Amino acid sequence: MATTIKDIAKRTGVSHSTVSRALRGNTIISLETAERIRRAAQEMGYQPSAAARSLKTNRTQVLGVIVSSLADPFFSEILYGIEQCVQDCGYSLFIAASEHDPARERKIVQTMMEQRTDGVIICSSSFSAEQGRQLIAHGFPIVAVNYQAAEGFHYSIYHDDVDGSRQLTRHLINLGHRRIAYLGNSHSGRTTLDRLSGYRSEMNAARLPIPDEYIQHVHGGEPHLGQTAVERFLRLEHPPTAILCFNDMLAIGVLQGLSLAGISVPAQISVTGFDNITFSAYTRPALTTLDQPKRSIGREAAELLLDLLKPDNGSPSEGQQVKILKGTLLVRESTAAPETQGDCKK
Amino acid sequence: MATTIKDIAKRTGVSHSTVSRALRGNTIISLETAERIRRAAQEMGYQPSAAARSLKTNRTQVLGVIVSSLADPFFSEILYGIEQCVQDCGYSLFIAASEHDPARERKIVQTMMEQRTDGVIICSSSFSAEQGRQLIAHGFPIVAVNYQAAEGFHYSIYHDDVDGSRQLTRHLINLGHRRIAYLGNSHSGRTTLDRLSGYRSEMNAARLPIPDEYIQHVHGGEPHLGQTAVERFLRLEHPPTAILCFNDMLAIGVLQGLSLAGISVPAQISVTGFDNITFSAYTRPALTTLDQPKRSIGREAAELLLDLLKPDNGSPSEGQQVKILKGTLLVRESTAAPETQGDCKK
DNA sequence: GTATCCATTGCACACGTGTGCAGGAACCAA
DNA sequence: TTGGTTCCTGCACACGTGTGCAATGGATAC
Repeated sequence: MATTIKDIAKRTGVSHSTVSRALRGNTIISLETAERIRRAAQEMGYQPSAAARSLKTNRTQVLGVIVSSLADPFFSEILYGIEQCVQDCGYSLFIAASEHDPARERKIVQTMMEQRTDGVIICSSSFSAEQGRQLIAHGFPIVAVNYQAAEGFHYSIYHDDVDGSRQLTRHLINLGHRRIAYLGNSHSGRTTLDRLSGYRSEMNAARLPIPDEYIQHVHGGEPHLGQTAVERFLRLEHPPTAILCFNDMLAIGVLQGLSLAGISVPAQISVTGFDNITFSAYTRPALTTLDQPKRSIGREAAELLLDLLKPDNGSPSEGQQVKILKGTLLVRESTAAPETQGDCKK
Repeated sequence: MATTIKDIAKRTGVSHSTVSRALRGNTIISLETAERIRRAAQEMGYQPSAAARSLKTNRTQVLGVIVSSLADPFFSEILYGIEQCVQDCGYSLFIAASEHDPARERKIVQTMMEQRTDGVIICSSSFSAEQGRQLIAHGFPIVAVNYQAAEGFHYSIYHDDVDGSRQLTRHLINLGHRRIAYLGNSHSGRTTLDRLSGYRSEMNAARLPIPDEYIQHVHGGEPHLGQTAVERFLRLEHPPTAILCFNDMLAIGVLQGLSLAGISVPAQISVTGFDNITFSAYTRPALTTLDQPKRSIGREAAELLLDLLKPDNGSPSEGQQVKILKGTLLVRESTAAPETQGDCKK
């Protein structure tokens, strides 16, 4: 159907090899012949077949990207960073969302393998370790982003979630809070554990108690989950004066829940998010959060992967490379010193 | 590198043709042989090469999707709908974002053509008509979603933006508003014009005047653009009592701008969005908007395209198919009757 | 005139998979 | 035994592109 180099060869009266060489810019072909061929290709609307080329060269110029969810703005930003970096190098993206579904994860991995993606970026924190190993076993260069099962992966980009969480916790402690709760997302694997552990270590450093009921995990990261979760905090005998949320989406729900309960933020309760998605700047009050450099993370991941694909880097198993990026605390309006009467000294 | 059917053939002592047939489930191969081959394939970790297969079959099982922006939650939802529908049929997605950049659009179209995508869904409203025609000229089945240059496209899914805009405008008029402004997004091509025309026709029907300065267009759809645009409305001698925004993102910025200006919504000014993205439910006040069935739109587009790809539908030029979906008005808290003293009868 | 060299091009094969057709084996009937 | 049928398998070619090597032809040097 589509025109091939053979069609061009027939029309210009040369062999298909000459056409192939001319179009690839091989200087062994005389300038005039090459020019003639290029013109013919142009006129005939020739588009090389990626399938045929990659069959021959064993390179597809396509990178696979696995994210947890397409609807999550956090991953959208990372994708954006990846695409920015990748497109200039002539690579395209094969994107798939696992949606926390093991069956779909298997399918995605299989597709990536069949497509012979040149490499894969896994930025689904909860992605099954087994599937990841499968990709490695088949020799795929892999860069993991915020991935929990990092053991088998030599190359990864991390955001320092422990540090970020500590920054937020310290900020709350410095404001005078003593009863600080953590709202996690059990679907996010290691990420929520890191954030929890940052919170814990900073609380311990300040010799502040962490009652069991101050730690809650919901199954997902959508706003409405935060909204219902906050009610449980409010029902406690000594409710927290500050809530550290796993991410901005949950925090937005928490703000909503508090507002419905008639509690003013930050006067009565402080709330923090995590990630700094676009909308965290537009909540009322604007959300104090940790600005995670999402686009940079995407870009770094892509750069690292492209580096691995350079032909001279023949021994990818040579070294391990882990890059850790730190986020910065972004103080907006949802945090303040606790009310004095809220102070609870028994 | 990777194991091929030839490797399996060698190991099982049959020809590669037999292996090919066995793995494709051709019943002409004896059951025991087929089983033996399948086991060997399993053990050797065989993954068929999509490139080789599509070279032979002229089918890639991949659909291209072109969106305006990956960072826009509106498109994320559409993508979600598409992926939901497509994955069960064994298709994968090749996703690219044009980011309103003509150079990138050219590159994307070229890539889609080289990859021999089985079909393309264009859901970038401002996508260059020239590039679209290029795809058609090369025989790609195309489904357009909310696409402006629909002339050349036989198959498309539309959201009825005119109707949606009329619903919102009528809602405001019914509340008693007479000075209603429209804030558009010049980057969104026909979409903003449709919404503008819905607004216009409803205003005309109610015999309400539309001063020129009540229509503003900003160059994009991000919140901060709405925030600055609203200041211009406020500086007018007779500022509007209601602002109809092109989409939720702009409306969120408008809310922010009004809040900074000390104007209360909806008491002093009503604001409406469009699209009903997740976060429009979490603004203060919650945004009145038009619930566009984004996931359904994505699903319908995918279904239509998959229909076109069915082998029996040999004559895709036979008929034109346009599906128009209507959204529903979602009244939240950002709209109310105008203040009586704001009524301006000269 | 012959040998040599260089520039240019074509031949032939390869990549991994799918498929039409022929061929072989086993079975049955005559 | 022969002929016909059914069932299974292999041969050979095709898809579109890339590339090592040989071949061609013209120019230059002797």
